Amino acid sequence: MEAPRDFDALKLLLVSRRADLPRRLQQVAEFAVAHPDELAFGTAASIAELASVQPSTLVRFAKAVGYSGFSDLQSVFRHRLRDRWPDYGERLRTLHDAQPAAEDPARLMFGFAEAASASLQRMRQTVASEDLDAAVAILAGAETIYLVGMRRAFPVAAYLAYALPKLGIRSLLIDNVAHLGADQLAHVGPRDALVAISFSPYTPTTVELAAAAVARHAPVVALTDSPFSPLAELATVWLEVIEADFGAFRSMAATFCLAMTLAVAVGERRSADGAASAARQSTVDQGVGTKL
Amino acid sequence: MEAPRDFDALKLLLVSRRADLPRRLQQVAEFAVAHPDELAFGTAASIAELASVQPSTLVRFAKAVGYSGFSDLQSVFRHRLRDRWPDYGERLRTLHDAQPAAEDPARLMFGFAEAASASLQRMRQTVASEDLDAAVAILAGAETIYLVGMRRAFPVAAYLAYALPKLGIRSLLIDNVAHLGADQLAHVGPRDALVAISFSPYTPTTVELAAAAVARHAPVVALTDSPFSPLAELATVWLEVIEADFGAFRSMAATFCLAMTLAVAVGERRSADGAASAARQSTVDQGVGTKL
DNA sequence: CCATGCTTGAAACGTCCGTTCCGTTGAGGC
DNA sequence: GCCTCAACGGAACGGACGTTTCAAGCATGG
Repeated sequence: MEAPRDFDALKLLLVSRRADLPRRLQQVAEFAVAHPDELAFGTAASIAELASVQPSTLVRFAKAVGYSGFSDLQSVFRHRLRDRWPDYGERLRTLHDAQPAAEDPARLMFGFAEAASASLQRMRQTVASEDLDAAVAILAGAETIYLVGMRRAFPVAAYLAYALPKLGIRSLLIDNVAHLGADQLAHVGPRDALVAISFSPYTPTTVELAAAAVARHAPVVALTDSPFSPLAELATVWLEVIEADFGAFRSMAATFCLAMTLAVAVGERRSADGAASAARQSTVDQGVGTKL
Repeated sequence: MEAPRDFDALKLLLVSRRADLPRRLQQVAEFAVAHPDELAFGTAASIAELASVQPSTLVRFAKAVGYSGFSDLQSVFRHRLRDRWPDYGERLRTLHDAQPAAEDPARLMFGFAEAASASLQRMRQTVASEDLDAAVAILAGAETIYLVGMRRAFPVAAYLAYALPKLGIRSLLIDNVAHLGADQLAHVGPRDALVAISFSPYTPTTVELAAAAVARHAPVVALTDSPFSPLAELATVWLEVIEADFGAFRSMAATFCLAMTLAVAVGERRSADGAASAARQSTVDQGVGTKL
């Protein structure tokens, strides 16, 4: 039968033949492609559990694809790991040696990745955990969390609008559709909170909306990039995120990271505060279900 | 006892303590340093034969160096292979295993930062520059770039909707407001292109909209997380981004990075193609003005 | 509605693995 | 030359592994 001897060929085969496979075998195929490292190191039992199938299904799968058994299949994944060493360094070197003309998309990608990593690194050192705690405290106490971010900051606000409800937290994205921003924010009050996100050059709308919230005595948590940001003086608590840039483009990695942190921390704080509700599972420890 | 947890430390230990060791144990030490891959994958019996010792000697060796047994020693060699991008996998795991009460926001932030870094690192290795080139070519040739991303993927699409116009590229965000997605996409054609972004579990709307674009003969560039993604079979070109997760939360760093790369690369390609227009300054090299 | 064939879950099987135990070997001290 | 003790080889053990088997589940076609 077929039985490809290297990982890439196997991957191709799985993709092309996936439709013909039974349900559980598809499940294995997907897991194998998504977690090749597990296949290399795990035992049949451990892999089966991670993929939510029976060990016997793994053997069936291996045979269906043409191998003599699970062990035979596994050897392909092991060889992949052995042979993959010189990869990354090699690529970097050729990229460096290439023309400095940033024409090459791969080169751009490396640059942006570099910038993102630098941003993350910096954030770890600069964000004070007291500020973080203060921000979490405010948001955990809020009835509704209003979210404002325009232009470049909008994706961050949009992400929070996606994540917070998943954590059982009431939130409202001020997207300013049809210029209705002020109206969307009309009912904010002292028992709510506003998350405002803006970076230089600060979108006036964001600042105005934050000011409006302050006027209505709502606490404001700001994510911004400088102590001189207009948001910094308005905000009850503000967190400084400085993103590195590559050429004219700033990373967003650190900001997103902070946003995720805030969301999850608030979720955990609430379930800790609010709930003597049985032994509640911690959000970060929950299983392999849908990721947020 | 001592028992170093990573390969480099073990190597150092072996070199320094080799003289003190009994003859057969020296033999094992030399073999281990010379053939680490064998140690990672082989069985005690197979390794023993290659090193010309008894299996029991391997166990003795492991205990002499401070491990609880051969298996314990072997895990060090396995982790070495697994962490081709050394730190992250392991560090993430230990962060996970640390007290599940990840109550501390700072701890959460570190976890998310690790996940983001791991995602970026992984992306550098897995995204093929040919695919990237192909995607850029398609988008550079498009009259209008339509952008689709729902739920978790929406922030990415929203970011592109912000960045592309700044680069002089006509784009249209299909945000599906009022369920008008299909209508927003109504005029897409062969001369346009669609960027579709979706991750497991794939939002049906995104897949449907991509299918609609294909039906109208528009090329589709997909950002997704598996060859088995419904977007992968629909797309003209698809790019695989696998994000690491921390607990139930997936990073978005790599996806954003790719999105930025696509945007800028398309911008550059266009100005290179379209313009004998004087010595035009490259986008990434431009000065310290407003960052995108 | 039943018969058929494939898929699936669970348990049983036999093998090979890592480990332990014990007898033998060889070198150094008295 | 004998005693002591660490080093070593080899066999035996218990456990975990991959594999096989079998019966139940399920949809399909007659």
